Amino acid sequence: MENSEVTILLVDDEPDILEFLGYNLEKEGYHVLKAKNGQRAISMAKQYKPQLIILDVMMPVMDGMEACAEIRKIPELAGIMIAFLTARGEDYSQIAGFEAGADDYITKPIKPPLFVKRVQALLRRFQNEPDQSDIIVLKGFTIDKSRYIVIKDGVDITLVRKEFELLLFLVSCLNKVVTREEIFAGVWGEDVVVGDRTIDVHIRRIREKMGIDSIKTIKGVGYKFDED
Amino acid sequence: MENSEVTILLVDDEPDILEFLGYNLEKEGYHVLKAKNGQRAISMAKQYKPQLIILDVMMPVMDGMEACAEIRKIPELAGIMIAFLTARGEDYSQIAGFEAGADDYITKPIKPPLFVKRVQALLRRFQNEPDQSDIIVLKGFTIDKSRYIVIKDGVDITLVRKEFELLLFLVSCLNKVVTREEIFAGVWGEDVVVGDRTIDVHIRRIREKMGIDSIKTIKGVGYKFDED
DNA sequence: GGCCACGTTAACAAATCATTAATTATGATC
DNA sequence: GATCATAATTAATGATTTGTTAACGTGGCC
Repeated sequence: MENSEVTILLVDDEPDILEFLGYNLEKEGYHVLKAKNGQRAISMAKQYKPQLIILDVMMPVMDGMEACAEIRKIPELAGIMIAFLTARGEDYSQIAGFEAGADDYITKPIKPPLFVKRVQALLRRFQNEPDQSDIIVLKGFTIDKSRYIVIKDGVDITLVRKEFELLLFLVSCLNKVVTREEIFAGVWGEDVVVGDRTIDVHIRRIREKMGIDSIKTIKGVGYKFDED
Repeated sequence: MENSEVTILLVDDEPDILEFLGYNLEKEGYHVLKAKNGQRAISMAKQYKPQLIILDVMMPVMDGMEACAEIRKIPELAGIMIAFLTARGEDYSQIAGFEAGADDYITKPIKPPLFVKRVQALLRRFQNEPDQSDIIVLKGFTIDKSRYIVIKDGVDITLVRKEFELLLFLVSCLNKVVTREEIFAGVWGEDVVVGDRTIDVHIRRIREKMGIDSIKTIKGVGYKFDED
């Protein structure tokens, strides 16, 4: 993601600090919004949906903690990142205890290179896009190899190892029929010998857990994963 | 850290003050460098990487604020401490100074014992203060790499070394399944050989101490740290 | 109906992990 | 450098999960 696509909302009651932080972030190409208290921050957040909000803890009208709690209650702003600005010395562990809603803490005084690094790290971590090569997107669902799960309708489905490997194998031959022999060779390995019903049982469990009929049986031949 | 390992860069346009401050710091065993303006300070800072820079605010050629701002822009000097020397009364500049990235203010006139104490306190802070980049904030808790502790609900949880390293490793692959082999390679090192149950035991302790179920077991595959 | 191929279920065995305690390293302190 | 406390690992046992099988059910087809 380009920095220019990232919007950051800065919230502080001191114009100087807004200016200072804004300058450093804009220099990196981020799109920066500014608000001078928690209330304004919330309305701006609703309107512009920033990726990250940097909130000063100490503010008049509505302080950072309050604002954070409010923002966390708003469903449309779910997934937004919030970082607190705190004065050095206020033990962040105490703050962490008050409010688990924050994603990060940045202490004043602010040192620009570190500040920018921190923001970058935050954005990177939360975008945390899994490696594309580990993800297979099908019509109705997504297979994430790195997390060993299948996601269907936003719900995580956990398959156990053999089930997962079998599914992967079928999907790797999308729309093609694979024989039982090929399945054995691909999932179990050439030399392993297991009974004939073993595949059936695994297929069944996959169909059950995933609630799909994408795995078609071709009688006398084998199985096929159909992408409708 | 021995004082003799600590380098302090003094920056002032008045040789008398340089002399005076330098004498007092050297008496304590610190290694002292001197510069007579901001420009020279920056080049010396790059060359010698002092732990602390004491900058007079008022200087010809390049004043303290400017110099500070410049230094803060240099990535290799990130983490360096900067203290300003200001005349008593001009504390309006403190705000501007903190924004520029200062860590402390020392007001003139200077009284040697107080000055030295102040420097010591600063350096102590420098040594103890966790580097921002050493803190990882997750959903429910905070990991402080520099202190080897985890903070959850405001309570410090102490993990011993291997536990901590293992946790860090899992967190570094957030949401991804890591195999036992990968864990061994990442935490123990390729060549070290330990039994299979060792990981289990450490995982158990982490789960126990932290009271979490974020560490999921994927049987036959490995472990996964799930955020949420 | 009888045969065949696959589906289904539950029960079993095997693999894998969890737990606990005991043992061995490690490192700090005097 | 001996001693002690702590940490890391192993060993032994128990619990769970997973993979497989067996036994039976179903439906199509000659």
